[in-house]
Amino acid sequence: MPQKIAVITGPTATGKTKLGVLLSLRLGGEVVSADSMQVYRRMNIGTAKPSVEERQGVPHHLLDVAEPGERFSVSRYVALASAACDDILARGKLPIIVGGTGLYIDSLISGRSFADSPTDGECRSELNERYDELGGAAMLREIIQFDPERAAKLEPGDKKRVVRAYEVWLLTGKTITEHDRETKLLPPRYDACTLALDYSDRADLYSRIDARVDAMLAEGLFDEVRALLREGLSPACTAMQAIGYKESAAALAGEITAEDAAERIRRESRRYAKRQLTWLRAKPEVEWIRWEKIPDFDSALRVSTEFLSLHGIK
RNA sequence: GGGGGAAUUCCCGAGUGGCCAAAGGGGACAGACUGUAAAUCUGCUGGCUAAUGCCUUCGGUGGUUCGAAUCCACCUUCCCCCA
Repeated sequence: MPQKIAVITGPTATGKTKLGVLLSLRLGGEVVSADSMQVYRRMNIGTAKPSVEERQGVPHHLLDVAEPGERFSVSRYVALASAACDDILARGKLPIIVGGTGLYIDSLISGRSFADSPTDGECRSELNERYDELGGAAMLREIIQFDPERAAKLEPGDKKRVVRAYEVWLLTGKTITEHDRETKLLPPRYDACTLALDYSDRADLYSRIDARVDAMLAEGLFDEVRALLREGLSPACTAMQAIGYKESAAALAGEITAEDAAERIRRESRRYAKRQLTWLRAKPEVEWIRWEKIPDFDSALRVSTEFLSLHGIK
């Protein structure tokens, strides 16, 4: 029987971090972040990484585990996060997964494995070039030859997935469909109890996001990005694709105005929240806590400890 | 005071007599999602209807016409030029 862990997720700016800390203090837990951008060092303001004060002495794992220029991935996340969870469990404490990167959370608890192939080899870049030359439709027609099932599901415009489907086949000799089927048979790694935060009224979520973006800007997001760029970070790397960072970089490069960048960051953050909601809404097992206008951590703490104890987490 | 231009569906913006509920883009909404996931992609966007279809819409009013967002008149608002 897999061991029990708690998960706190939800769209951006809903108070996951704070509830995670409160819950950790209450239950003797440790936080394992599930955030694809907080893994990068020196990316603090724009990723809303909890400060030392905010952590309130609760150990936080999976924060600052990579250099901004490094390539990070789900599979690496799962390796590091599962090790952290197992360690916490071994010490008799409760791992509390806190974050909004749905794929990371799912991958961590599901036990799924990833096709054993590198992602930055020649194969990948060749396929990317081929995609650009041939176009997605033509590439998809080739994929039909070896993996018709996957080809039927893929959208010609979805370059990343089309290329990956091809890559897995070329590198492993196994289709991604086969791989998926196998990995779905694997037992879950943990027995997760998931809480998701949101606002009852979407407008409240959006205004909260807008306000937070403004706060990030006031705190010096541009300076943070400038420093990153100054150390030679390529604007094309994964870390610089983060919302708030790519727009700031564009503003610093003089491509757009500062106000333009601010507006874009607010909008992209709102859209991101919407995507997170779409991801989460598809999961029947999550327990939702919805704020009325403003977060009420006292009641949330009550509701969540109750919910967790129902599942044997005390 | 005189002359010229513009008003289009949530926004920008095309449309100059029928093929227009009206191109395209943006936003919003909805969805997908297995090694870049804060990424990537898809759908949808006047109302009613299961559908055929019906109704309302292109600043306002009134005309011309079988038929108008498109033509005419007047009105309103905005912009530009001359004074």
